Amino acid sequence: MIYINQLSKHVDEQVTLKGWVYNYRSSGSLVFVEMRDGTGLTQCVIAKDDVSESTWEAASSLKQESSLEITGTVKADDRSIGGHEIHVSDVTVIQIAEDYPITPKDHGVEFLMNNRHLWLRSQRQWAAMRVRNEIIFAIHTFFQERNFVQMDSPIFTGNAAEGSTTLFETEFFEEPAYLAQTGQLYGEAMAMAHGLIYTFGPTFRAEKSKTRRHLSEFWMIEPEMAYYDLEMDMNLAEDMIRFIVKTVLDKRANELKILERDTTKLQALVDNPFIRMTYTEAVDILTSKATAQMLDDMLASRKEEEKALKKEREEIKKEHGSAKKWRKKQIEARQIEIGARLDQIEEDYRNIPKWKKSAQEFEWGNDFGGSDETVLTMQYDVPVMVTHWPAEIKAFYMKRDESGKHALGVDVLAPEGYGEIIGGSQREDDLEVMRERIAEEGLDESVFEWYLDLRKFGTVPHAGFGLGLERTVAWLCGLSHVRETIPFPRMMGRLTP
RNA sequence: UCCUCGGUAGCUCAGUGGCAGAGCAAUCGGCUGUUAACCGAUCGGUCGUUGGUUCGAAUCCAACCCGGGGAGCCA
Repeated sequence: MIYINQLSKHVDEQVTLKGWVYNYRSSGSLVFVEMRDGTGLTQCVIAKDDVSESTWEAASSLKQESSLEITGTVKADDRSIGGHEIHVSDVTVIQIAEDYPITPKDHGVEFLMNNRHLWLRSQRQWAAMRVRNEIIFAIHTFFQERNFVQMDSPIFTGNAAEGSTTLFETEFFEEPAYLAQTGQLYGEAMAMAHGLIYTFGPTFRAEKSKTRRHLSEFWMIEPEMAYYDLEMDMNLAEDMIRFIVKTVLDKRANELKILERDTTKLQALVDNPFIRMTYTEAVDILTSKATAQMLDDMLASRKEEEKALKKEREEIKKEHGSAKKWRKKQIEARQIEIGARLDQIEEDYRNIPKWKKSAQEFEWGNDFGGSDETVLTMQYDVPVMVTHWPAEIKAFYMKRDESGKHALGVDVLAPEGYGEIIGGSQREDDLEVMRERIAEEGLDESVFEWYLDLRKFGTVPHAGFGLGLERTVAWLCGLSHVRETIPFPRMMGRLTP
């Protein structure tokens, strides 16, 4: 069987392709079928004079997403999508599809999400899933090449690990149980057995969050390393991200092109070290005059853009009346684009002053809000790693520095406003300190007995982090919402399909 | 939970107190190089729901339902 992504090896040969009609156009005695087979798209040309009457009838009856087998000669052709086209000699229809709901025109989010099972067939979604696959494979490759052992943490747990987040409650043989929000504590136990481990699995958060960065069910990668301190942890995280990005740029250039991803932004972090700063330094940056100035400049540039767009809109509006039909369509499309951008600018007008206020009035000891992360990361082309957080706002298991004020934790913030993709830390390895921390948090020590055992029987310095897969996919694909980074997202109000 | 925007044909939207509209999809016809093809015709409506104001409501008011974006929280 020949697949579309191998066509370049079969130019001027006769091939048979099996797939689906992605789009269909006809012109009298010519039919153009944009065919997809899961590996890519190619255009098939069926000329009435070149085929039998029954084949012509079959070809004329095709509709979007009909399944079919096509036999024909592969021709190199720059006019055609993918650079090849098939001059068809025979068509076998498997099924003429019913009216396909997702047309090649615009659709709203709700409609597309209700048809997620079909939406996955669309180009952009297809490309995103290919990138997701490449990222998953790169992560396994990265760790396996470094002798990490992949191990699995349980999904049913008897208690909340960090105490803070809301968990999904379920029932485990008449006992209350929760769906795991992290495998980290188990990861620590496994690292004490194997030295270097990582988990790769689903995690669940029941927070009623409705934002572009949240899912109720998402996939997390959590390496845990014995005899690692915070700096080694950070080096590993940086190496891993760089490896993932490099791999995707190398192997999924075509998909990134379909997604219209600006890859210069990704290339920047392959070539340059990540920014590292302490929380205190980050706060200084947020409250600095330079940051205020940057936001003022941003506002000013939005105003100029708005002026230019409004001017353009006036000009093409005048042109519209006397324009030819195709130009009219072009103008109308551009007007929609301008309208959308103006709406965005309008929103920026409301947001930027808030961001500025939040950044300028930031007080040491608070956690960063979404806008603070954005303001911080927009100043760099590479991820920003923030360390030494106020101990009070971080989890009980994080080790503290000598002062006792700072947690040896690290958040890795992705560029371009994609937010936190990694949270990690060096873990507290002292039994007594850990007991104190559990008590301070008001947690029930008895449920942590096994966890405390790790500090009784050959405790060692160790560290780890958690990488959010979907946020990473969104960032590398340049997608604005994590719901497009997983085949069937689970989020507030979305349990089907 | 709170803030904010929205719900009109299968889809995307216009219509802001006076006859329910357009483009796409679908159906029929035309076209031998289309690229979200194009051209002509046909078909297509519980204007989210309930109640209210009005001679008259998609339009104004109230409550509720559903969805988008955001806050909190986080990967």
